[in-house]
Amino acid sequence: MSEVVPSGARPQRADARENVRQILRAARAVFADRGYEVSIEEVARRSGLGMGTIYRHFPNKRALVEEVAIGHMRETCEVLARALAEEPDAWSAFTRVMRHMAEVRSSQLFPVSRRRTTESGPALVAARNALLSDLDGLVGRAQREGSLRADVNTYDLVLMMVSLPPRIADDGAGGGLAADLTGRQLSVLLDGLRAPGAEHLPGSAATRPDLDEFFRTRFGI
Amino acid sequence: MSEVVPSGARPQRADARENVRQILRAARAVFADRGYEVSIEEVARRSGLGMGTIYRHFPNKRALVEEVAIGHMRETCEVLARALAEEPDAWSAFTRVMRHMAEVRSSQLFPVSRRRTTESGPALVAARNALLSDLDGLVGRAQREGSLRADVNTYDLVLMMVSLPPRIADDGAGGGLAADLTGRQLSVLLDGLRAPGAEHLPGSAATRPDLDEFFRTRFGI
DNA sequence: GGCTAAACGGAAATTCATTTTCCGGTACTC
DNA sequence: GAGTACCGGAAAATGAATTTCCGTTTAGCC
Repeated sequence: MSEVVPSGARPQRADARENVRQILRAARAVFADRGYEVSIEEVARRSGLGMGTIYRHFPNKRALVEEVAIGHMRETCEVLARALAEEPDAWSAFTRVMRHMAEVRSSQLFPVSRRRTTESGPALVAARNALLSDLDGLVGRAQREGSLRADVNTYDLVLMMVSLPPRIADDGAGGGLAADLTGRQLSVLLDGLRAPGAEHLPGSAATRPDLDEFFRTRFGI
Repeated sequence: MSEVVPSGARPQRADARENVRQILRAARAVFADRGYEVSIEEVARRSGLGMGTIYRHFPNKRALVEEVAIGHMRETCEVLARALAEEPDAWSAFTRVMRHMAEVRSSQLFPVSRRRTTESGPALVAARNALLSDLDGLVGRAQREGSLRADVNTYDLVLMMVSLPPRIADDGAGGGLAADLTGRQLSVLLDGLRAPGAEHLPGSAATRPDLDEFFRTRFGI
């Protein structure tokens, strides 16, 4: 909701602009920790603002979620480009990107809500496709390099990242896990992803329809 | 709900007994496919019976879920014992058990429902502890054998199994994934679990409180 | 075949966590 | 200091599920 200022209207007040940033920051954190199902009230609590304030800046929950998701996807594309430029080999770049994706987990690629499905906005769709395309390039490189096992594809990998358990970090209100589940599981997966791979992967690789269906079923697109 | 017949009362009608079996069979299938959050209506549809019939045999949804969960846990214990007796080494037994757990996925270990948390019944708690204890034995063997990496423990493994994506099989009503996500991801994990493990697992292993907290947060115990 | 208690089906009532609205009160900005 | 923007959070609206209820159907027994 980067709030397009209607021409002629007075610009947004400084504190309000800061609050929007605050809301997005809190939303990112909460979503990464507990998933997109958390209530707006939780986001409000974490941001230190009221629920009314969130609704003043975002027309509804979905809009907030999309905003966060789009931010994550664009950021991941940047991380990917940087990794490709800086890392010595494709495998290092690959692990760096996977680690980043795990960090934000299902915040990747889509929204959300068990409410009746709504179409994703065009910006989200665009960001999603861009990310998928970039990932595809990275995966191809790593496989040609011989470091990433050949019997997985980009969709498989995305689905793995999205299925990682949430961080469940301590939110200050007690609770939270001592162990970094996400990180541990990711590390095990990465070991398993190194070529050639001893286990025979059953069936055939995931497809784009699989990816879409998974998100639809799991999160309501 | 194996319906204790009150002494002196007439025994349960044959068709009713068959229906209970039918309900449990359908519930298992639906839960494994889509997770415990599916509505009772979905279970009813799959079983070919009406919702009223389900409620005639189970006081509420939680009771049904616990029944299914307990069944899975006991069954897993049996599979484990058999694997240990029949397989030539601990690793083979280990993978066999993991595959079985993946099959029923989160149907393991606990219930459910986003409704306000309720305590698990004593039968469930007992089955859960028995399974955890048996798994511990298996994990220890595999690690002493040198085939399972040493830096994971039983809780880590259980959490991995529970985090696997649901099967999302075709339920006849269209939908369903072409790829066997669960199986593919499990295979990658198993490769990653072989000793010694190249990646360094971050942090320390999961603990029992972590396991409990995870289930509480994720499923409402 | 006919009777009766059991069992079934599924529409309707209830629940309940969340989302979303609203408006009296605050506090930036000029 | 005035005039808006903006904020907070209680309360209303929502909506997906669960659970109840009762008219119908059917198994079990004579």
